[in-house]
Amino acid sequence: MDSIDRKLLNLLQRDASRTNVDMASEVGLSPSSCLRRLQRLRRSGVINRIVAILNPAKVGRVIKAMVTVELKLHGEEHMRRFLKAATAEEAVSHAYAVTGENDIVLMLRLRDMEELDALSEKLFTDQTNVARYITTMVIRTAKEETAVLM
Amino acid sequence: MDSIDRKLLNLLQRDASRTNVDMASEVGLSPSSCLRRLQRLRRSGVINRIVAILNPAKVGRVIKAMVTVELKLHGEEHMRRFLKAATAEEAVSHAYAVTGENDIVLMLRLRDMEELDALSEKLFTDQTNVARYITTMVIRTAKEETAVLM
DNA sequence: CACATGTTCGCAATATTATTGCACAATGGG
DNA sequence: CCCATTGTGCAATAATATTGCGAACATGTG
Repeated sequence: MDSIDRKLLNLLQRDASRTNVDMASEVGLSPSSCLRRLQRLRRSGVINRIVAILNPAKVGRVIKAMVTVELKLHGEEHMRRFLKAATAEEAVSHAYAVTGENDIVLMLRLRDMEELDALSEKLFTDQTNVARYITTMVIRTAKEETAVLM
Repeated sequence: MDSIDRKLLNLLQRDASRTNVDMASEVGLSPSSCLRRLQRLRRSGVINRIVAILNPAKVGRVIKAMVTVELKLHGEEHMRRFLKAATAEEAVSHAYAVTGENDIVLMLRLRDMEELDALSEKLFTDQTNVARYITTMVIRTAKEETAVLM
């Protein structure tokens, strides 16, 4: 992992649709050599995957919300059970176990308020071991970055 | 935007490194026809961009945290100024203006606690108009999904 | 320093893929 | 029913990815 690898990773995180030939010339390598680095980075697991990032507003997921959850029973098994149910929901984009007053933080991407209503009823009830939950609506998205600069 | 487009978008969100030829056969189209759909989806802005998702742990960003921020002065201009400063930080992966007790929620990806210390001192001071902030550490990441299923 | 070992490199040949023009089929108003 | 629009497949071409190979380079050892 040298400076050329880091350059390539930064390029890929910004735009992975570029051709190998193109990136090779930018980092000053021959296409073959550059390709072998890319293959190595993928095999080694530094590059998890290559994905398309859609415009959520153009595919009907316009509402974002954050939910902080406190469980009634805090044991590892209860935690795991709740997280399993939450992550199974496609409206749940992020799910974290956290320190502090709350046990879990979820980020949601929703089509409309009805979906929030239905999901809340499904995930945050007595049956799911939830003592308290607070829903916070996102008014403005100032940054959403998948890249990790190096 | 028909059912084939949606299929393509779901494929691309899971793995955008697949070849056009490959995806064409999966959705039952000729490569040329499939390619023209992909080009259209990109030009129309439904596909924002194609990016590489790295393994944060393998590039030294192992700590995640969430920070909720309440500003002292709540005007639009103050909000904008704080968000500008926050989004400029590469440790800040997500930044949202939100409803409720707090004004802003940030997600952080950090190398170590020193970086959290330095960033907190830089972003959450009197000079930056912060009345109160609460830092919550992420213990476990149960889900982080860029895809928006359709 | 000389040498052995392993890694990375560029070149060139080949395979695979992307891209485009064109004619034809499907679709949806008027 | 006809026309205009859009989408489709085919085929030719251009661009790109992929691999073998020998040379350059770095590294560690006697």
